[in-house]
Amino acid sequence: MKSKDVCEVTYVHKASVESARKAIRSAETVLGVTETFRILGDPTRLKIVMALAKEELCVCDIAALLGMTDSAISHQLRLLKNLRLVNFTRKGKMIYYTLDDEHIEDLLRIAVRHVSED
Amino acid sequence: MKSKDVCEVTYVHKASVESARKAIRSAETVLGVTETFRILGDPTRLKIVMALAKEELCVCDIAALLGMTDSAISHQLRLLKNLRLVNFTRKGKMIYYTLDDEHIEDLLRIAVRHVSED
DNA sequence: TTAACGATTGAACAGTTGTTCAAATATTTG
DNA sequence: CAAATATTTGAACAACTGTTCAATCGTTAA
Repeated sequence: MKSKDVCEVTYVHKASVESARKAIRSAETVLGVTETFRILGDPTRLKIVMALAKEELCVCDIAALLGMTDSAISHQLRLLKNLRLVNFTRKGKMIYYTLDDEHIEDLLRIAVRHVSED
Repeated sequence: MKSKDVCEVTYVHKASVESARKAIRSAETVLGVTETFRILGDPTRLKIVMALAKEELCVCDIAALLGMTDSAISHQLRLLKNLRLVNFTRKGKMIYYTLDDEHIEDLLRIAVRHVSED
């Protein structure tokens, strides 16, 4: 395909394409949604989120739970912090992390149902 | 940290960790959910999904819509096909793609609300 | 202050990802 | 049949990602 002569794109189904274009959100929204899904699309981070949805945990709790190093967990928590998916409070030497976003639990619930059904 | 003497891991908060462990789904489910989110965590694929949620489109429609090559779109559609997120039917030379998963639209709706609110 | 502990950071590395390009496949039409 | 169109495929490439390791920072307790 692709034979743009002058300045015209050869839409095969112009009406459908224009209709679909309206369904695509703003660049800003697309980027935000993409980031949210991308962050949840990694097994380590997903498990961290699932764990924090249930319990408040410190870094080495999570590391022990997942059988990984504190460093690896800390790196991932930083990404989750940047997206404001987790909250944290320092109590003495330890820093306790919590999941502070009700939407994320909704996303998890639907996704789990999705992969469990078929 | 980490001073496992014999065979014992030094859990800082044993009870919380064990409770959190129950919140983490089976390895199979974690993998499935991860894959779903990972696939949605790319701007090109997310836009394809948003477009197909509204309209049935062929490959070159999507390519024109997103200003990308047919090849790039085809590669991404293959990933979406593999996860059974899109359906397709051939009509003559063209192959029409549709979104065939009601859960995905739910995920999109919640994620869009999430990034739009705060 | 010093030592110990929990957590973070940065560099490095292998592994993965998305796009491009050229070639190939499948279908319709002349 | 051959030509044209729509799509797919595979190799290649740069860009990105997740983990490791060693060094560092913050806090508490001796």
